[in-house]
Amino acid sequence: MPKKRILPYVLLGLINNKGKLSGYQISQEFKNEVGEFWHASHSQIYPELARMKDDGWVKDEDDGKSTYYLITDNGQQVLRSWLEEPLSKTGELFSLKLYFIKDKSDSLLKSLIRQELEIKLDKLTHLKKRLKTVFFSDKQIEQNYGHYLILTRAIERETNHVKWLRTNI
Amino acid sequence: MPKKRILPYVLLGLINNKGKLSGYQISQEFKNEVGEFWHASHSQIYPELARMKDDGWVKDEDDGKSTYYLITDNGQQVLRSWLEEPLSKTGELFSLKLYFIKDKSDSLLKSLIRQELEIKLDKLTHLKKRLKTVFFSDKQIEQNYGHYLILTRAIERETNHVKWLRTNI
DNA sequence: GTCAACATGTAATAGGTTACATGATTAC
DNA sequence: GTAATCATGTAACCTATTACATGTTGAC
Repeated sequence: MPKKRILPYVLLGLINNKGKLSGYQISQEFKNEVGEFWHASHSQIYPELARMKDDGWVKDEDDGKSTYYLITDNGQQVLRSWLEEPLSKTGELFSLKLYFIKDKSDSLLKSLIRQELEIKLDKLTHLKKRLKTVFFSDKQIEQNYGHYLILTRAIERETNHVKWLRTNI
Repeated sequence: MPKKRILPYVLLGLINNKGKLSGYQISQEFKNEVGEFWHASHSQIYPELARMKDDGWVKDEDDGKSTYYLITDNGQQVLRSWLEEPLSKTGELFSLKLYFIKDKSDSLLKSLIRQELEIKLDKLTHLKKRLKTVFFSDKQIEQNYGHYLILTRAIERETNHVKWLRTNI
């Protein structure tokens, strides 16, 4: 299967978050928090918006200065079903999807956190196993100190993340 | 300027860490910790190794079953000067470079941690400012709850990271 | 008036993935 | 013997970046 494209959903999510956005404004949005999880240059954004309009995901509204894009009912459904797709272990889409959830009481919020928790608990188990098997002696630590640091740091980081997920479930 | 290629340095770093590796073994390595920071498929690895051999960064050693690659003195220098390039704010190469430092007493270790600390302190300041400006009222939080969560989580995460960097300096 | 920022678009290129191919070895 | 894994390589395709291009608006 071809690799799943994320960009159109990101644009859809951004437009949905803000109500309406121009291509230029979207490119500026990537300088903010969402830029931590996804990025796109204007040369990608404009053609993508045109495609999305063709597909009926968005409609445009021109004020003579900028072309703004608004999400359609169809687009809402498309965004929603993308958000509802289960998180894959490799995808790293948790934060991105979270960013697109506006309402605190949206049931998807808890669902995403639960999914992420399960994935991260597995990962934590795996990392701890790796630490034991790879660094079974002080000699291993000394000879691959950088690797040792990032592995122990990863365990700390994931432990903190799991703790946060648990308090927000 | 064209975007800086990372892949050859990653292959060089992996070969340097392990002594010698075949193309196949390198592709397997990406299933381990280093895969968190970089990935390459075998169709990228084999041609890249051939180029690196042409450039004199590595030499090969065939046992009839696999072709193993070993780093040359030239390759050592190339790897070292890449590791010594200052970290860029956007690059996210800290963990990757750390992974390639074998010796605990290598002065580069402290240097990398110091650089990362500076970058992350700036980022933390920026995130805290964003929190104040974007979420100045409860209404903003309620209407963009996902965004609020990832922003507050990012502040927590970076705070922890800074703490870790400080204890490892 | 000119420099930065706003605003949109296309073309060339690089980087990376999936698919296509092939053959050897090992475990069952 | 046959399925999984080892092992390497190329071709086609897609994505995304940089460069090229152009015009407007607002600040100083």
